[in-house]
Amino acid sequence: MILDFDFTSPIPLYQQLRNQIIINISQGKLKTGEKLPTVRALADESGINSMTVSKAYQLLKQEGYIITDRRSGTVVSMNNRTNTINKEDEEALKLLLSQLHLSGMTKDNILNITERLYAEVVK
Amino acid sequence: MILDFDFTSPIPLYQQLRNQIIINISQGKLKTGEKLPTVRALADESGINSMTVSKAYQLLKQEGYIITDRRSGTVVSMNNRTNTINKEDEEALKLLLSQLHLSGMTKDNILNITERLYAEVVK
Amino acid sequence: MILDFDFTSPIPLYQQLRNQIIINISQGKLKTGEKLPTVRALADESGINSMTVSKAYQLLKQEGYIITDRRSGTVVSMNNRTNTINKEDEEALKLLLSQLHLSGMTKDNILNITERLYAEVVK
Amino acid sequence: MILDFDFTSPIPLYQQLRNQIIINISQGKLKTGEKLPTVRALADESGINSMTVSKAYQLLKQEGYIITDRRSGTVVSMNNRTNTINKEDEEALKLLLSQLHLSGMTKDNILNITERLYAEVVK
DNA sequence: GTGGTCTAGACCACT
DNA sequence: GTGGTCTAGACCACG
Repeated sequence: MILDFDFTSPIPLYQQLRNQIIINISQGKLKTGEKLPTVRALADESGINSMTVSKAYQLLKQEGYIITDRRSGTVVSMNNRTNTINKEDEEALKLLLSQLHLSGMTKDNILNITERLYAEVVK
Repeated sequence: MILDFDFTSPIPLYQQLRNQIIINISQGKLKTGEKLPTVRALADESGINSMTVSKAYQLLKQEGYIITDRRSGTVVSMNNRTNTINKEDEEALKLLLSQLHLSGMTKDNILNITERLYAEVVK
Repeated sequence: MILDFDFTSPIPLYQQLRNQIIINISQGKLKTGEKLPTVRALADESGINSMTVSKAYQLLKQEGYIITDRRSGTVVSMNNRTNTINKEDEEALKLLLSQLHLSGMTKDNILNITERLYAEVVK
Repeated sequence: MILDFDFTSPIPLYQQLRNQIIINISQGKLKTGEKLPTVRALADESGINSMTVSKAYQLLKQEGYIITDRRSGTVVSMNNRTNTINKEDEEALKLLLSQLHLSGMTKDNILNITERLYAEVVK
């Protein structure tokens, strides 16, 4: 798993980490049952404070993407298959679609890009 | 224009306001050239401090969605037609698609929802 | 004299007007003793409020660029030949030179542009 | 870094601060990568409200002169080397040159002063 | 009446 | 301890 942080971004580091892990799971680079690095290891590798890494892991746990298994450490679990879109994601998607529309893109153009990005993220 | 704020959300109020104005423009409820409420009027209506409203307007100005004409106040301008998706939006969309995929939704399901939300937001 | 205003600029309209008149005098498009349009005429032409035009004229009067002559109206006078640079202009020039330097331009480049702009403005 | 404000000036305090920081960077008193004082420290030192200082920092950030690294605070970055003069600076310089010309200064005199001020500001 | 500026003081999120 | 957010309330410059 390759991680890459923007320390100048307005997005908090723990969220950047969470986001990247989610994308990695989606892309199959991290598979269900697979172990994630320990908090400490990931902190050392990436130059991020371990408190920050811990916060990201807690968030992912809470959202059901990972669990902490007593024997094998932190593993991908995917314990959150709702098969539906939640309200926040729906709002975020509406906002994105509005922005793309207002940038002048056509409906077809937007849907094509959505398909392209979907393919990048589901392999 | 109907505005509705979540005072408990982690999203800053000025961003919530910005987002809602963008969606309103996209939906055609605010048309190019149309005047927005004055900073103070909007502040009074919504119960938000005028500095916070002002910050939202400045952000929208900077992003090219609105301009302030020294004679006639603040109007919708759409001075930012790039016809392309920028990097941040692309990242945000990838993350959303990952999350939807991991929630168990099929590709078709995701694309259908995208089309439905697009229709809600472009009228 | 061609005037052109940016109603969305942070620079007040009366200052934009003042600045343009000064450049026109410098370029010789308005000569010493020559009459300026009446406040009303200029206001009508340019779509600017006459109070605003009046304010620009007052400023120019105060700075010695023009005088109001009882018989001939407002004329260019140039009653302010100090032969020196004042403190504000010096500060403004230092700031500009800093900005140009920090944009990566070389000394020669900056001096060349200064000469070019001087030629544009003194004819 | 020595700061000095004119509380009676029409130039907003946050701009005065921005301007002085730019000159300090240009003069090498603040070097690329060097940390700036925290918002609060600068506010305390200078007697200016921290919101006002924050506004100056945000402006400098937006213009690419500084960045805030989430780990190490605010540092000089110079992420805006265009190697060219932008339109606003060009207009401002033309106006300044007009004013100097109309004050009776010769071309040589003006160019000499430009060189002198350049030397003050680039060390 | 409009937006812009500024302050004092409070609270929060992030590292 | 850092920057970011928010408020209430005041004043000013502009048109």
